[in-house]
Parts: sequence; structure tokens; C-alpha cells
Amino acid sequence: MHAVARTREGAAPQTGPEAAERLARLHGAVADWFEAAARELPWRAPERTPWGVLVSEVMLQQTPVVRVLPVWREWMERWPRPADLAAEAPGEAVRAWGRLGYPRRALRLHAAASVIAAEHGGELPGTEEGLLALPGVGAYTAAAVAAFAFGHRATVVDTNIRRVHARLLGGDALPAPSLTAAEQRRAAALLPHDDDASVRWNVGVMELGALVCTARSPRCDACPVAHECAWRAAGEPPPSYVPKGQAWHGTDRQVRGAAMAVLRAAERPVARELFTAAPAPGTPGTLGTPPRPGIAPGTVAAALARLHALNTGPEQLHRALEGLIADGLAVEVDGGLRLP
DNA sequence: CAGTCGTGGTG
DNA sequence: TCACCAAGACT
Repeated sequence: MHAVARTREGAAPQTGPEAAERLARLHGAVADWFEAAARELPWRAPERTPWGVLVSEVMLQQTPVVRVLPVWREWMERWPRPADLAAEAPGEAVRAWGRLGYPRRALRLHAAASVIAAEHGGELPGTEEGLLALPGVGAYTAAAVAAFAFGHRATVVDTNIRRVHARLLGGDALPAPSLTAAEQRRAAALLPHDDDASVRWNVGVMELGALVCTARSPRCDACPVAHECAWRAAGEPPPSYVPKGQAWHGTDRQVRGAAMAVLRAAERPVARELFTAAPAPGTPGTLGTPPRPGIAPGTVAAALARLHALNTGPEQLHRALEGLIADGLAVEVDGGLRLP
């Protein structure tokens, strides 16, 4: 580091009294914008609980708010406290997870609830360190829960915040493919020192990224800090790299997803042959249940039909099922598979 | 550390 | 239509 802070072209100084004033302006502008434009979300309501915040944060990992909302409400009604979930079989969490995706998150949430019930007297740890020790809780989620549930000063860095920082301060269209140490340092340096102000900044920048400074078509006309934006000042240059798309069709993940849908629909273990074999006409698909025609949609047979429609090879199917077992999302019983 | 892990809305 | 993307974690 040089004695005098050098910044990239187009970016303002990041140290000194001038920078401090600018930072204070940003804090105020974002807080005011959030006050006026933020969504009302149940995990932000005054009656929220730390448990509810944790559940929301895990559900929101790689999953849009609109799809989380109904599932989160179900979970909170059914399992208002960690001990309530811990008392259930893990498979119930997976089933209630529905189609949110990445079902291992449900499993980890159940595991976290068990740890909280068994080792923390049923109360969530209030520190980042304590939260970080919970299954499924990484750096982002630990910071988010510490901030949003406990009001602590924590450096929250999610994909929205990364994108806002990249544009506003870095002058780039998009953040780097993966979180860098420099980004974390920058995020920490931007955080207000006051607890309450830091929480407002974290949630404000995150909401700004979610509603205005979006990945594809940012609504800069609605941005409270557009006049401070380094990316706009630079003429909105395009991304310096090409995002590598997420393959889906023909992947193990697709097969795993279809297999999980079968397990979620099944009340009994599903025989392995039913996963692998060509669809037998009128087969309910559960052990101990005699075949009958006319299975209604949304049942095991329908899920099996969707799985078979993928025309996956037997080796890939085997790999997918073994993967689910290895991940604890399926357990083998008497030649069949069921939720844990 | 690059790869893996679901799902559905959308520009 | 179809690739991109969404409050990441873990190995």
C-alpha cells in the first residue's frame, strides 16, 4: 500500500476527510431510500425472531424472495422454535422444503435446529462466531443473522452488496466471479461504526441491489446514489468477463432433482427398480402398494414419470441416487429409498 | 479453489 | 426461446 491511497480511474479517494464526507452522504442516501422504498418482508417485521431470520436467510440462499415467502410462513407456523423442528425427522424438513431447490439446505437447517436445541438451550447464538459454527451457516449468513436478528455491527457481503459496491465504487459492471479479499476489506471499510447505522447500511445496500441495482437491467433512474456511481461515471462499461452459465439439462443435478421430487411425494419407501426401470403402466410406485391405474398428478407416479422423461442412463441415475444417499437426502431401506 | 448442488421466473 | 440469474455453503 502507498502512503497516499491510489484508486482506480473514475473512483473517488477512499481515505481522508473528503472520502469520509462522501461515505456519510452514501450512508444517508441509502438509509433514506430504504425507508421509502423497502419491501415489507415478514422476517423484517418487529415481531421477527432470530430463528425466523435464520430460516429466511438459509431459504434465501440462491433463491428469490417471492418463492421463499410462502414456504417460510409454513415453516414458522409449523416450527416456531428451533426445538420444534429438531423434534421432527429430518425428512419432514426436506418435504416441507418443497421445490425451493438445494434440499441439502433443509437438512442443514434441521441439523442447525438440533444443535441449537441441544447445545444452546433452544436460543440462537448471538455472535457471528457462534452462528458460523452452525451447519449450513457460512460467512454471509452468520453476518446477516448477527446484523438483522441481533442488531450487531457485522460486515454483510452478499451478491447484491457485491454488485452495488462493484458499480458504485469499483466502476465495474459486475463483481468478480468469486468473492475476493479486497472486496471484503472494502465492505468492512464502508460499514458505519454505529450498530444501528451499520444494520441500516447493510440492509439498505442489499435491498438496493435487489430492487434497483440489479444484475441485468439496473434502474439507475431510481437509484439514490446514481450521481455517485463510478460505473455510470465511466460510461457504463460492459462486464470484463463472461459469466459461465449454469448447465442444467442432462446434468446429475437435474436427475437428483427429479428423484427428490419422487421421494418428497412418497409416503413409503420407493423401490429402486421404479427409479431405474421404464415407467410401468399404472404403478403407484410405493412398496407394499398394489398397482392400480389412473394415478392423479402430483403423486409418486407423476414424479416418476417426470424422472423417466429425462431419459437418463442407468449409470447416471445410479450416480444420482448414490449421491443423494451420500448427502443424507435419501436413506436405503429394504431395497427402496425414502427421505431420512 | 474450482466444482457441485435445484428450481422457476424473466429479459 | 433460452441462457442468465437469485440474501451461498461446502468439499
